Amino acid sequence: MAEITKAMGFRHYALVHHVDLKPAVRSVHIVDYPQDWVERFQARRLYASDPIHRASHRTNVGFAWSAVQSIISLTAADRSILAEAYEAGLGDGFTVPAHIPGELNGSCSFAMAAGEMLDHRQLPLVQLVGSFAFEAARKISRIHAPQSECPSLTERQAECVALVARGKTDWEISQILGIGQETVIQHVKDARDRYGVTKRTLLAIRALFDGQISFADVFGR
Amino acid sequence: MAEITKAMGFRHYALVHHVDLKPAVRSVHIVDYPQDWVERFQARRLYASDPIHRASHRTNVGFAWSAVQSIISLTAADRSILAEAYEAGLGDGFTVPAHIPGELNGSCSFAMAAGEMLDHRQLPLVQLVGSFAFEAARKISRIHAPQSECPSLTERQAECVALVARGKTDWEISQILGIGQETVIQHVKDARDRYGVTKRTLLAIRALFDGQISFADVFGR
DNA sequence: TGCGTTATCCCCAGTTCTGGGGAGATCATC
DNA sequence: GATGATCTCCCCAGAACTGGGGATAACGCA
Repeated sequence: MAEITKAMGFRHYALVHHVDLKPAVRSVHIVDYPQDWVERFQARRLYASDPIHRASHRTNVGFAWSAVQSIISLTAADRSILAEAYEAGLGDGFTVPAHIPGELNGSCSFAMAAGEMLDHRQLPLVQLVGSFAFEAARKISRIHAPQSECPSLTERQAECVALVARGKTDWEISQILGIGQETVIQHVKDARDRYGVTKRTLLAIRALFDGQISFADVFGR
Repeated sequence: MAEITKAMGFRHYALVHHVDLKPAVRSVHIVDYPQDWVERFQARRLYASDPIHRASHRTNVGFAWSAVQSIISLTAADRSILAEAYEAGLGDGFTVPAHIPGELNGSCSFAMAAGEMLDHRQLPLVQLVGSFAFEAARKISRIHAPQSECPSLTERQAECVALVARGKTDWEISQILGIGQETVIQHVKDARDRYGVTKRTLLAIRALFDGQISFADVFGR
């Protein structure tokens, strides 16, 4: 990572899983950012709210940090985070998202020093390097941590959760699936148990987040 | 797609969301595969069980079809599906997965005619083309999608919805925001009205979908 | 053959949500 | 000065959900 970062003309890199919920998980975390910024980032738990991370959750290909507002709208807090990163020595950069259903979201970023100009023609190269770097890191980390910590639902449970996400009541779900209401209640109960949540709303959102169901399941057809 | 497929030396391409049937709402479906195979694929609903699709759900970078068993283990049924595709005229190919949290899984594939040899050194190029093609298609499909009126929530309503999405009860939300429970009930009620939904679960998901709240609001901090 | 998983169904008590109906205060805008 | 939007609070009845406790049957796997 250090070598290719330098070869591509960048100063810093970060190859990371966006760990928010599951701190115990063994995840990819290979970072060469200004120490100052890394510490502040962790202290303030920005992995979830950092605008670059957020933007990387809404796209399939890499993007320049300076163009992040074309992906998400920036709040005042976002702008101050970006300004703070700049102060800490991080200039413009590219982030390549890396998402796999049921796994932690991640990304691979390359950054210039503050003040340096980014060459936008490099995006394709960065896209390639970022994707393959992430995949390599993921494979290595999987060798060391074969355990999957992401709960999976049975087919029936997933069907029920998808309908829960559509705002259906248990009775309505029972009619749609042609089974008893008690059965639906049980499936939803089991699904909640697997995720360790107590509310169907959070169940639906967690299932959405890690790909057990998709927005298409909710809005489709 | 046709041009670049030819330019890269391939015969067939498929740029698709892995949707469980007919092209769903806002889903991408651009295919130039042998007609015979497309029909069989749809008739037998292989979207979910097709080994190439399944493998694409477990990786971040593209792979050659002939190397699919390095990603997933193939059942007898899988092998017969692959053999059938070959019979229909599909030779070896590359598939580049495309995943975005909360959206339909998708992929971009390029294939040779049956019998032709795949040049494995092309994987990086295919990876790039596939990723950017998918992103482009995704953006276009969004533009053409009937822009559903996007209700906006007041600040207080959005705060309440974000906490609803976290699975909090109205009472818990009232404690967090330091207001009365009745007020929270009212805000949630108003937010439901704006979206025209009757369940807080669907409210939370709709708000997530059009960016009124984000996954970071749900899992962060 | 036994064990685990899944899917199906049932009961009950207590909590939470939903859908009606209100009202008063502030603030900006017209 | 009126009007609309927002935020705050209140009451109530009925529906829906949650968290316990059960049960049976089918299936694959060891």
